[in-house]
Amino acid sequence: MTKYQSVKDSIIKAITTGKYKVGDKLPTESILMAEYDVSRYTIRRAMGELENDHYIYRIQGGGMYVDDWRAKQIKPINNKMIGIVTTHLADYIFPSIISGIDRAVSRAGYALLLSNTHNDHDHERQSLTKMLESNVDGLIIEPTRSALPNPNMDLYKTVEESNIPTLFINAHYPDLNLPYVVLKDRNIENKLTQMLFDKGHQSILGIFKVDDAQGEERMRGFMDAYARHPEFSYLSDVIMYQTADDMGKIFEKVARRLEQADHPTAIICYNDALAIQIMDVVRSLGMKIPEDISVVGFDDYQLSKFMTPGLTTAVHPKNKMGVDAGELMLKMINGEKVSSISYDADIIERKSVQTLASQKK
Amino acid sequence: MTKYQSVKDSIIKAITTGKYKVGDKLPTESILMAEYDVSRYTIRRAMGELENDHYIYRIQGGGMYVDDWRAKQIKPINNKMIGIVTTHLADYIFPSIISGIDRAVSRAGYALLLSNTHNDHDHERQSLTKMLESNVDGLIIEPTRSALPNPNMDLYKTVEESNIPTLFINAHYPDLNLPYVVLKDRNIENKLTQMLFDKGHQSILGIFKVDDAQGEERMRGFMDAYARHPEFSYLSDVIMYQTADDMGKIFEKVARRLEQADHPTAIICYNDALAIQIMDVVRSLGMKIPEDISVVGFDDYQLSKFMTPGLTTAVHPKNKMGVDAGELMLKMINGEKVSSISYDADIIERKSVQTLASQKK
DNA sequence: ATAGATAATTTGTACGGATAAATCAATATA
DNA sequence: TATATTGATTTATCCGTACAAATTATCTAT
Repeated sequence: MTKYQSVKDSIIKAITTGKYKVGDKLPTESILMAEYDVSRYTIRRAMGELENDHYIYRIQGGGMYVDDWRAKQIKPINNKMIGIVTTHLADYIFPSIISGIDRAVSRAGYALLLSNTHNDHDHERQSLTKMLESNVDGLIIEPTRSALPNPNMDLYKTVEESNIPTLFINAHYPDLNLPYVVLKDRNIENKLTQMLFDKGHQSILGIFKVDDAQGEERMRGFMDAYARHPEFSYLSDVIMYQTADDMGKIFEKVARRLEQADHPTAIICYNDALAIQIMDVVRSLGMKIPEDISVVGFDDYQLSKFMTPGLTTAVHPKNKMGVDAGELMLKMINGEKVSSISYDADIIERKSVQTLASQKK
Repeated sequence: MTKYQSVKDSIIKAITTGKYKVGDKLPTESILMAEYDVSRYTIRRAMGELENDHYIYRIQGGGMYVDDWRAKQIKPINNKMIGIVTTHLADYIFPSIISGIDRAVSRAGYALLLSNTHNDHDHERQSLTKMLESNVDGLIIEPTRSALPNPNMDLYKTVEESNIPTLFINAHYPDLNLPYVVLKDRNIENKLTQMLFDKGHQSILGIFKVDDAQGEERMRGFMDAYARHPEFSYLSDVIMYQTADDMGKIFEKVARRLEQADHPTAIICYNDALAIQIMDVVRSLGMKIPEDISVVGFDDYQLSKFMTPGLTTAVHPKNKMGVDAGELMLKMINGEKVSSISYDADIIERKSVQTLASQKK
């Protein structure tokens, strides 16, 4: 233990125990020299380090004062954080996903840093920048408008090169060689459509959001199903929309389709959130679900079973997706190699789909 | 410009321009003394500061070497973050609150660092420690088991003294002089109880969680209402429970109360989540809601209106609470003085409450 | 040729002294 | 009363010196 160190320790103790309070003037160098019986060098060396550590500040000619050491003490220690960038935060299926991630990673002591893109590329850029600056230990990202060319691809490349463990959920960019956890949207929508065929529906209107990969895939699945039935594939009908569209106009368009004499017997929707709105549109035309028209959603939103009639849909494994993503992330942080996950999904049949008379035996 | 500073600058330049590369040995002190024609003190002072700034490292007896200054130069930039500590993350009313906070603070460029206490004091301690270490710019906290003595009060005191803007939601600790955004739980529960009185109910069972301040306040409100009616206050009945309790046993207790001949005509529940479970208990006894027994909740959970019958409840202004908390937080970060907010709440009457025959005219 | 002891080199701690620059309080001046 | 001056106090910079402690190079004995 050197002299300047014991002087330093002694004064730190006096400060932390409150003998010298924040703002107090400390004894002058000469007094300290006498007090500790050391040379001026030793005192200055000790006080210099204290100044470096923000315990004190010095004013030439003025004196030495106790600094606000409590505030400045907080060292930006690398805290365990996992960044999550999603298109929405607290709506729809996201609470379940985030809760699942939290369950998996909180066991290992990680907190979640959330940022919301509002499905907008500018916001996405801000979010990613923030995550990179925040020194997160891992990143779980839901791509924003993933079916469109992404202007933030440069940032994604930076992320990829930064060696921050990163994985995608719900959708992913094939350009990036990063793991992902997604649904087999195309397959599942195919199954949903086939289910309608089985119940005698041949004229089906599909309404799909086409600016994200999920919507695109689901639309492909819808078309795949028709492709297997060339005999009535001419009866298929599709309305596409994007995030920025005025939904009122989309609903107008749907209404016009339904008012025609040869209107579709079923509507298959991008997701449950849309389906619930479409049900309102249908009812506003005086049509009954499922007697006049059947409606199908996707995701099994929490409220879907409480609709009247209950909405037939495919079960998005929200919570499981979160937990799996969290566990994959921990493995990646741990340096292990991981592989992507694609879920199949069960269909839940409720009352919003009618079996057509011609099919009833 | 002092001598040691010009020495320092000169060597920094030599390092950053690549004259000395990472790992290179620097000239000895004696050589530098001759080179710059200064005393050893001046060289040592300059090199000492370079060591502090991670440009070089020194080995006693060995020499001075260029440090990996590029890597250590990147300072963990203090990114704009607001920490949120809640008892739950993605269930019940919390998504709405968090979404509201996000809406308010994301405009100012803040991201949310979430941590979940699972309503447990040990987790709460971890969460608070994490927040303090993470250099958050502000803290929004929902107290954990706020009606009990809090073993983490020392940490809360540290938080208070740390000058990190902090505010509480849903409940608060009177010991801490920090702003809060809460419901007038006592008042509102009082109104709910009075509403039941008005509909002819005099024998009401209240079921309250008593380890958090909200539950305690709501129970007080229930009792306040009875206190105004001494003529039938003997008919009041209360069951209390805590987070850790086995809810099966609580439901058993409730069932036994309901099986008695003079069972209550209404049950008033701590919140909607409990009320929904209680509705199941009631039905499992073969009793009908509201014909045999009325049920009242609190919070207006998203699913409550879809129950059959729809649950009568008080409207927790979840999203507004989040937005207000976020805006208060921004003001606090901005150094403005803020004052706490207490909300009144409207009652939503659905079908789970029966007007008793004796009251019908 | 290798291991161990020794010497030289290099950085770390410490002292004393000297001057410069900023601050502060008392005094003198307008 | 307000302002300017002065001198004392206090920290900042800088020099020279000495010895300690660690490392590195050299020498010596086996």
